[in-house]
Amino acid sequence: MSRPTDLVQGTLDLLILRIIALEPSHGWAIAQRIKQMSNEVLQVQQGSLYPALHRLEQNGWIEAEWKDSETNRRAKYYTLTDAGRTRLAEEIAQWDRLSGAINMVVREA
Amino acid sequence: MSRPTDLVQGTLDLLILRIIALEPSHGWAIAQRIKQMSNEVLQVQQGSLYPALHRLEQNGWIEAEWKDSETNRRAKYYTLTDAGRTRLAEEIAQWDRLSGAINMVVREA
DNA sequence: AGAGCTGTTGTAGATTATCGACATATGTCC
DNA sequence: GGACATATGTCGATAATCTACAACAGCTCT
Repeated sequence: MSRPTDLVQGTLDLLILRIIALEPSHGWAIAQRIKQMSNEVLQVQQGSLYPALHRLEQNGWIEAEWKDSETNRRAKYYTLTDAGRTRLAEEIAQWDRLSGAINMVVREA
Repeated sequence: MSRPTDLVQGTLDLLILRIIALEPSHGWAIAQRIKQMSNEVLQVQQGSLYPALHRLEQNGWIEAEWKDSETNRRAKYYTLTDAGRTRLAEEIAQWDRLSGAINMVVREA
């Protein structure tokens, strides 16, 4: 955490999967949603977003479909696969484990 | 968080500063302490540990002094500087901000 | 018709943190 | 003398994210 980053490294997949689990949507909207739900704290740059989505798709955790967005432009809508749902649960468990462990070190007497 | 890592990327400085703040000690002992306080969840590899210590020292956040360890071997004991104490507070604040934000996304309805 | 803004997807290169593997030395115990 | 735990360190690889760029499509205003 040398310089204020926009994300905690390694948590982007978790965030994206979580947002899609709440409601399937397209990349740009996912980034917006993360920002909004985190109270403007978390910001996903495009250079991180799209590679991450392709990565998740290649792993079979999400699936894409071209549709028209609310603003009438073409957009790729992503939905979770079954494997993706499993993966999300794992990511959450991992996050709880690690962040909990850090909090122990930071807060323990 | 693709593959189970031993750390959350970006939190190593925080962990090290925190341990030294609790009690000045040498590198190897710091790694042990992190592992033990985190219930074996967090593991710092030597390839991460020593570069991190040198980084922190160069930034003026910690200072080194050669002494004999409890087991009678030469060891570099690190202590926090004033700047290091300030830095630790910043790191904690940053961690709380970011981890809190992630929890919002993960846990929000 | 054109300018400019917002939405939308994408890629390339640089940066940086951590890891894995290796190298080296010393004190203790058998 | 040998094995083992303690202790510090470096090097190269890997992977995640960022910055900066490119492109295009609707919408609105003039």
